[in-house]
Amino acid sequence: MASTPEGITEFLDDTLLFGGLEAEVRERLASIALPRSFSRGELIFSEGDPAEGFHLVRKGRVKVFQLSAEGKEQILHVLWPGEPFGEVAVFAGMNYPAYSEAMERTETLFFRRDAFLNLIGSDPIIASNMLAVLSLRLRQFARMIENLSLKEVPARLAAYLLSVKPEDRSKVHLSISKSQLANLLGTVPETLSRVLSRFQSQGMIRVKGREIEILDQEALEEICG
Amino acid sequence: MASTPEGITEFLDDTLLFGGLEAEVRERLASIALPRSFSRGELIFSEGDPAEGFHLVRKGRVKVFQLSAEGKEQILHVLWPGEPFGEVAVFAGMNYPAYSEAMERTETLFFRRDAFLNLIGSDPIIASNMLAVLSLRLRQFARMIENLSLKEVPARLAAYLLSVKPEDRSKVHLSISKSQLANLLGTVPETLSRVLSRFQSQGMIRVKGREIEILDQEALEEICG
DNA sequence: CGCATGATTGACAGCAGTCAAGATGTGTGG
DNA sequence: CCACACATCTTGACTGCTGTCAATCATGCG
Repeated sequence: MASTPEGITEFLDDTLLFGGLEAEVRERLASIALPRSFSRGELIFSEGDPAEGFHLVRKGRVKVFQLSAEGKEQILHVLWPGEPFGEVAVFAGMNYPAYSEAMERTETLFFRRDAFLNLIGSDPIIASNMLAVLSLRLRQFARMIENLSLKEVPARLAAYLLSVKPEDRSKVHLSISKSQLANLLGTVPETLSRVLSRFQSQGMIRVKGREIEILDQEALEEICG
Repeated sequence: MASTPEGITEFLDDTLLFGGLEAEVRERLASIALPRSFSRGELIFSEGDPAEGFHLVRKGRVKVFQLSAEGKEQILHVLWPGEPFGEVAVFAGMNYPAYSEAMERTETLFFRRDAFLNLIGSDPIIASNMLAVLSLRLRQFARMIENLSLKEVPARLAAYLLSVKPEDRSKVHLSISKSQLANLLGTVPETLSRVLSRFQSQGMIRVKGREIEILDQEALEEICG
């Protein structure tokens, strides 16, 4: 079909949300998917914008965040290829509850609410997958709330480092800048910088730019409680 | 049917989750619902418990919360009759991600995961309603994260007061104790007490036990940003 | 009436945010 | 290849919110 760009159905099958669907359904999904692209730093939607659908990241990275009255941002999550965002607005409320911005050159597929809701009726697996995705997000959010209210910055940092640490290696590569990491952890760059250097002076980690080497995993686990 | 206690189907129709279903489906839901009851202060499930299903509050009130290493609790939400909890564990992961406790004498209906997942396939409305419920929760959590990371305690309190304020009246009745409210707002009773008395001395509210009268709504709105 | 729970108040300390300046790193254009 | 502009990161000094500890006071229930 001329209206479905190359490789969309294959891409969809690789995602958690649309994996394992029957070919015919995937074909229909592809036919309602609208390709969009954004340049680095471009705002995709703002809090309060009327929501006509949701996005699926195809290439690049997107951050979803909230802004305080003073302009400080709190990152809710960073989305990678294969992950959806803005989907909450499809099922509840008419407006996006947060901001989203492309962190680099990004391509997405946009699904219009009405077209998508139609499709969801045709294959219960879609709804089921979406339930799983939303449930995972709720878990992430719950953990975030726990970290913000019950843990101090060092504990949040330790938890983050351990969560992104590969199983077998001790080297961690930060996929976002330290400023952005600070916003994700609910703090400011200055504080993050101080904690990082304290960890380093205590011999728990070694920091070189965006590369962080875990030297004492047990100490980090101790700190994060 | 002998196995479905009185009034269950009627009760289900009043809930957001199971309202608007066909009578036959509601009948089947009622037939797999297991009535349970808990006394005040009783733990319903703990973080990490294997999750075999979820609850729907029938009478009473339940709090869902997390505990820090030092024993401080952060309330994620307080559930009233008609609201489900523990449902996230049905769709993602095998364990409950938090604690839940009856705040007073409470009765619930328990739905076993496998039986419920079977039913969900038979009526897409159930999945659709569940998506709406999860989406609403995600919005609540996102707002909670915003409040915790971007607002100070006075702003969180102001936001809470305004959120529970009835449209037409200025009297607010706290449905939970001030200690519990402190935990919900991510602070401690001492701090909450201080902020309440400061608001009062500034003439913004009047506090009498659990009754709080909003005297200057605009000032509160100003504070919550 | 007495105990248990919750609420308040005071004194104190410390984590972390703000402001400001300097250092480091990165990318671009000459 | 270098130099400059810009963003990011780091460091220092300082302030203040808020948590902790402790004691007192109110409330409600048996």
